[in-house]
Amino acid sequence: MSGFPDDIPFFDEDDLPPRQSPAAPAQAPGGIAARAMAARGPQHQVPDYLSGLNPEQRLAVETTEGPVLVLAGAGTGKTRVLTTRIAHILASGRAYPSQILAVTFTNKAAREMKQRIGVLVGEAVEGMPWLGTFHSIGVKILRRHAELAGLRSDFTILDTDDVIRLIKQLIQAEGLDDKRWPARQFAQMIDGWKNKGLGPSEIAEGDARAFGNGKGRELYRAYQERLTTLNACDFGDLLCHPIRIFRNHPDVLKEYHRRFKYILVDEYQDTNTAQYMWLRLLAQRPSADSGPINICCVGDDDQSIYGWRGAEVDNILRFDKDFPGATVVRLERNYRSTAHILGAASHLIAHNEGRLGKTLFTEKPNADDSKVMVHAAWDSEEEARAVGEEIEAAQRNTKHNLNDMAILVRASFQMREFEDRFVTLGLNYRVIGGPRFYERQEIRDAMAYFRVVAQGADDLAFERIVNVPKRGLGEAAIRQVHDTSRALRIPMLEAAAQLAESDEMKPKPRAALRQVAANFARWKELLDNTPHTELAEIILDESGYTAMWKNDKSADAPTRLENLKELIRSMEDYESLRSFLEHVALVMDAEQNEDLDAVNIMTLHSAKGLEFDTVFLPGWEEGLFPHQRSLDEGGRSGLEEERRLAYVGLTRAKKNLHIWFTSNRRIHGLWQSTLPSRFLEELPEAHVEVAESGSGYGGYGDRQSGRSPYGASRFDNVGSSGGSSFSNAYATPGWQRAQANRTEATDRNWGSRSGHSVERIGYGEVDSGYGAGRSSVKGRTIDGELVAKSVSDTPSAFKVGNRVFHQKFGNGTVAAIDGNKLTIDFDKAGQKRVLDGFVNPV
DNA sequence: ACCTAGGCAATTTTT
DNA sequence: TTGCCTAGGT
Repeated sequence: MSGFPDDIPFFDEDDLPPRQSPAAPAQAPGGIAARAMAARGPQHQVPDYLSGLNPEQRLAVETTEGPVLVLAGAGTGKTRVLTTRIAHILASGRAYPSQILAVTFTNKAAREMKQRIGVLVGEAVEGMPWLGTFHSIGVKILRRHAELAGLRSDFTILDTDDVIRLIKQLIQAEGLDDKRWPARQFAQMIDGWKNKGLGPSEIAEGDARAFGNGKGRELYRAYQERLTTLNACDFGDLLCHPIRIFRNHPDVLKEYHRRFKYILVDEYQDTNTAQYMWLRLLAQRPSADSGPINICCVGDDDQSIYGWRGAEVDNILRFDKDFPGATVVRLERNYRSTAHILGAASHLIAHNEGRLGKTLFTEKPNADDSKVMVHAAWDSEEEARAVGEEIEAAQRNTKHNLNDMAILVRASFQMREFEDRFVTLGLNYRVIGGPRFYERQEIRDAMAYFRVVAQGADDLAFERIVNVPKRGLGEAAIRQVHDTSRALRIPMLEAAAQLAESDEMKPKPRAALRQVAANFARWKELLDNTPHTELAEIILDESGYTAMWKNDKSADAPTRLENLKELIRSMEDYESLRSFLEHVALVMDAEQNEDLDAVNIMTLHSAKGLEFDTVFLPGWEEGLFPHQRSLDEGGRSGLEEERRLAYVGLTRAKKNLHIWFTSNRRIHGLWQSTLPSRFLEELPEAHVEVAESGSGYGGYGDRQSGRSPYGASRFDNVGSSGGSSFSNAYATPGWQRAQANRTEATDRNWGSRSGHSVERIGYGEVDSGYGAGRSSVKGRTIDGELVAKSVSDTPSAFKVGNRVFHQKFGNGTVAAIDGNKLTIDFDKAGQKRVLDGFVNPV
């Protein structure tokens, strides 16, 4: 066994507290639970940690035995239920902390849970060794039984970067063209297979054939073999290996069955098939072994937004079939948002099919609350400017903290414009979920050095840094090391040491290799008797890595040196080099500075689970949100996932919610005309107000009529009192102009109005350019379902020198033509590149 | 062995 | 438009 510092020995059955019936909790056993019990006071029937719960929450907490599914809508106290439930299990003496398995998806969620249980139960959470992410718990299990997966317990965890480099080598080794068969793509395929728990021999023939001239299966197999020789595994293996171990070694599984009396799962709607299998194996013990399956899954099907990375909403939808007799608790009382915000969100999400169905409600009166505001902007620049102004106004007039405001975007490229704007305004902002500390080049390089010292078989790390800093070891030299390593079946580091002593190599690289090998040998000796931070400094120093950046004159060199210092500093928090490496592999994020008052900017995805007083949702345009690519790849279910994403966005807001859309947006350098998102039409008029923006729409011909070209919107009487028509809901001039714009754009792209005879075909009909490649593949979609795809390579009708008019830029002269892309010298706006569909001849 | 210009592709992200 | 990667040059 591995003997890791946090390794907790298994209890024997005798050590366990007596099983108690939920109805009559007996005397708590000693230790933690007793302290928690004491906290509730002797005479009260209801412990105070339960008293603040509403009836549903309380049911979810107190139904400790048997399978429980908690459908927790946004802002209904999900985490509270989860943490209180654990506290309750502990306090009532049902289990020791080490007998509870509690899994989350993110480290952040795990941290928060630990902290909140700590508050409830006292400082005793240290004793909850099995509260963590799927992956961190997976590592823990795998370290214990590594040999059953063909690994040593000091195996390395590879990150995506390592994996891609490794796969690239394998593709080349197979004699395949690595341009035609990109490693990144295959890495994604492997990831997909592992998400489903499939090994090389279990994947579908078709999938296996689809890559690398039919060599997909061989490649996958070679990949796994390579991982084994490297004594390494990827993220997927952290789940797949334990699954296989559990399946093949019932005795091992039985140990865990005996150990875990209670299982809790957070964000159940995000579980993929592998995680589901893992949970089933742990939860479904043979009945002879123990009592009921005490599994409690908490989730919200309406917030399932990770289908694209393998999450199966179906897991939550069929929970009661998997666990017959499950208690299902719905949490629908929302404590976060105003009635307007909830009304808008509920109405929107009601357009999805296949939901378990929840209706959020609040008891807050809505008299003073403002409605959800929908704003129109001319282009993304104006959008950023206007949002900036609103933020400043809120800060001035209502002394609103910037920390309480957030801008949630669909795609990260949208962030730039806001950042630019805020920089010029001098407005503090922070980007959440941007590039991460441990992903920086200098940090990865340093880590690669450490990895080789800690685990000499880590060839990927070795290869990364053999020639960093430059030591004159080029492709030829590295190939030689590689070949020797293969031939003798030894790690590259060892191969390098041997080559350095033989005369198979030219003198220069040979000397360099000898130096490298000698260094690593020396560092390795220091590993056990030198404080690890000190060792780290020695390594970076003696390897010449620090010197490399000191000699670098580029602008970011000082920052990199600073980052390296920060890296060493952060190592102090860990006991050993090894535990530090593990932390970094699993916890890629670094803490954010919360002290500064700053506006938060992030994607909708990373906003899940957060809340803000004021939320801005820019970019609600067809093609961007819902994203064209989701529609193309996911069809109807893709659209529904986008809608859930919109729902997540709406429900982040506590008090104020502002949605924006623009008429023009620059995508990949091209200006394109855009249409308001269909999601806007799915908002209920009762809770929404269309704001008139000052500058918004001007400058081009007025279209009369707010008539929707597609007939009445299909939703507007869902749940609202009257059968009010679409045009009533958005009868303001700005909206009408937006509609007019939509009509115009539609006409522009499809030539004539006659195509509109088909019922409501207008949705997403326009090729907005997203996802349409250079060859201009136009996708026609109805409600997200792809109905037709056609390639149009029609050369542009324009000629160089033609005078044209563009909505945004005015008059200009065509300067160059590239397919359907025109370069135009505008009289006022200068030279721009636009799609030919967006200009008209003058 | 190292450096630099053009080609190419561009959601969402955790671990 | 930007950023990344690769090929081809020095």
